[in-house]
Amino acid sequence: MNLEDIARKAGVSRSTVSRVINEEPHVSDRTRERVLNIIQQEDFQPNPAARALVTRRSNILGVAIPQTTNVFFGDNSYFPMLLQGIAEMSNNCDYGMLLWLAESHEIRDGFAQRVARHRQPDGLILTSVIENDPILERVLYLDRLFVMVETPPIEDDRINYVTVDNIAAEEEAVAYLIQQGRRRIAHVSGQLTIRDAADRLTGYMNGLIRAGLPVDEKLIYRGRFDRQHGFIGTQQILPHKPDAIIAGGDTIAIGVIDAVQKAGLRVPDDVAVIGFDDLDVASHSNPPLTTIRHSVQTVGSTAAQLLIDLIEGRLERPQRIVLPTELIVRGSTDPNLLIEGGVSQKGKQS
Amino acid sequence: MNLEDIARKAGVSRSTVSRVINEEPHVSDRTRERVLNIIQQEDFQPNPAARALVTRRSNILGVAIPQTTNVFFGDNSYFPMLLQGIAEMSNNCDYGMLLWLAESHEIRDGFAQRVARHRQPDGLILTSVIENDPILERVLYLDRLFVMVETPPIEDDRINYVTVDNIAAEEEAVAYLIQQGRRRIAHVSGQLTIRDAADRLTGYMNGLIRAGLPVDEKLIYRGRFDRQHGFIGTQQILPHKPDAIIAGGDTIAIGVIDAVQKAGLRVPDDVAVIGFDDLDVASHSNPPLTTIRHSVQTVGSTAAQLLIDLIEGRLERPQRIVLPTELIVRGSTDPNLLIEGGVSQKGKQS
DNA sequence: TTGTACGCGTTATCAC
DNA sequence: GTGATAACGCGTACAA
Repeated sequence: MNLEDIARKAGVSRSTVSRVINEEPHVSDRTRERVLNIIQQEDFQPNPAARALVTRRSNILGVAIPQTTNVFFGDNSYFPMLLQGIAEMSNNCDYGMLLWLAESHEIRDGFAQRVARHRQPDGLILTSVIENDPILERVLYLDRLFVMVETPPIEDDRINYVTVDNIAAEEEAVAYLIQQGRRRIAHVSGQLTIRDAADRLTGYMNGLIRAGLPVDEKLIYRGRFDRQHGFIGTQQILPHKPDAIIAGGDTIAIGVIDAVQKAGLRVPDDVAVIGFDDLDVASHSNPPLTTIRHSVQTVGSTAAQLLIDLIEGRLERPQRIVLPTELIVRGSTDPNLLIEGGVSQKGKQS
Repeated sequence: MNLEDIARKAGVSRSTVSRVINEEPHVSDRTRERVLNIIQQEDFQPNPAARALVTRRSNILGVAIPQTTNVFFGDNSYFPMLLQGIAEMSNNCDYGMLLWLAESHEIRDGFAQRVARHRQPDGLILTSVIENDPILERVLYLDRLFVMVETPPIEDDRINYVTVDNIAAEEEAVAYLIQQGRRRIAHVSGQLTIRDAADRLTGYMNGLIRAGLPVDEKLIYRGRFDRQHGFIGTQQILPHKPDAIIAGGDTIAIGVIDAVQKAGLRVPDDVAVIGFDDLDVASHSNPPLTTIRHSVQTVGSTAAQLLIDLIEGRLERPQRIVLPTELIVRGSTDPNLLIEGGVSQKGKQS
């Protein structure tokens, strides 16, 4: 079943059917209605390959997730949330979402090849790009249209991105902790090859400096975005008596809390903990985690929106979008917010 | 840059280039090499739309995830693992993966429309299909090629699926608990509209009957696949003095453990807990969760493999694949496995 | 407002 | 072993 068939049944020419489908103006209402009826009745959908061949557009967005397995499907809900945001916008704009996941032990270069060479998608959304990432080099070299999620590792006029103001957010977190009376504030970062992790560390340092506090290397652990590194990093930091630990991400923060508690210390009384992202785990942890919320879903949908606008020529590159963050205060920094849980806990013990 | 351009540079005809690209036999080695060189040098990839138009194949698999937002990106790593499995096989076979996620409050019928009408993919992988699911009706009506993950809600000769033997697995779990001396075994299920949940409940009942134990409705809670329902269900069951609770999934089990412990009871001493899936959370819970492992990733890759075989005509439908399960015993049922954690716990309290 | 004719880049079917 | 040539189904300039 194709345009020709529909045209025959409606007693018009193929072009008219095409015009109706593409909602072009110069078709009489009577004809339009007749054609639409047949289309509906036959449940007709134009052949996407034929359409793509002539329009040079597939209406597909590519999404590349180069993280190794455990980060993607482990205790981390970052990528699923991002995908949900992208999917939402794709649906609204009638785009499909083609997904590439790196395999567990795939070399980064092979993944870059796979993604960049596929010509199907009209544009790409790249996540977790690192310094000297071959995928970035390839898409730039092939001059493909793309949008990065997170801040890019290099400045380049051809790079569009959507990110949050990591530096300002961490500065705010430090200021908040100081105002709460904390002075020995530590930081456990994600892998610094990812720009967001580096920016958060920078923001942390800025915050200290701005408050006239020293930056103590012993209170800094450069780790990775997972629970385990949060745990290990905290174990290394605890001997130096921190009274607060800022984690580069919520997943890290869960490991931090775990390590603090396993060391026989209390959160937040002895050590306050702040995360980043406001993932699902943040509100479910014990105590609930103070964190910096930035809607990962909004980042995803914004990136998709931006990419579609670029594809359809409504915007010129480079586009740089910085979304706002918000400090969400919960029990891991403020004992007053623990009243409910705390009472029942104490009640049980006594 | 297209076939014609390559042909000109190589001094051959378009057809020959096509033959080289598609690895057809009747090309002389010299010509082949010359053409391959040019292709590599120009970094040429054939236009997928043109190819799809004539072969009637896009080399794309569609994956539909109709769950509401929170189930997908909440504390549940089931879908990411499944995707990873599908992606792995897709990559190996040179297929792309087109993903549809239902939006948070999208009506099921709208989602079914979106998925079934898109003609891009050569075949579909359907997850979480429920009874009377419009998506199932639609793909059957449109006679689309698809593979279901999980056992289908109805018997139909056109339905291919990959699943695990839920019934046998739960029977084994019950037998194990009985052998451990448990007698009042309860069950908290996922939504029974999903066949897997229903089968697990059936397996639980079978296990009891087989052992000559009564099936007590008071020890059964029909819930949903999330932590919250595990918690609530357990609260309803606890007054009836269970000594073991089998959860329909690991996420549910986490809620179960939480409720048991909040009620002042010990796991596993007072109440043993068994999950299903062996998700990441299972080994990280406290105590670590005894669970029924079935490799979600393998289910995904098997489904993709099966679908590709069907697409390429190597298999006839219906294909029904049942993958094995394995009972993983951890601390939530066996106190002996708690020595390490248990000691430190007790050490702290005394 | 509608119809005609051509081109998009590839594969498939013939000849040679 | 290689090269013309006809599809595939659609969009679109141009003619009517």
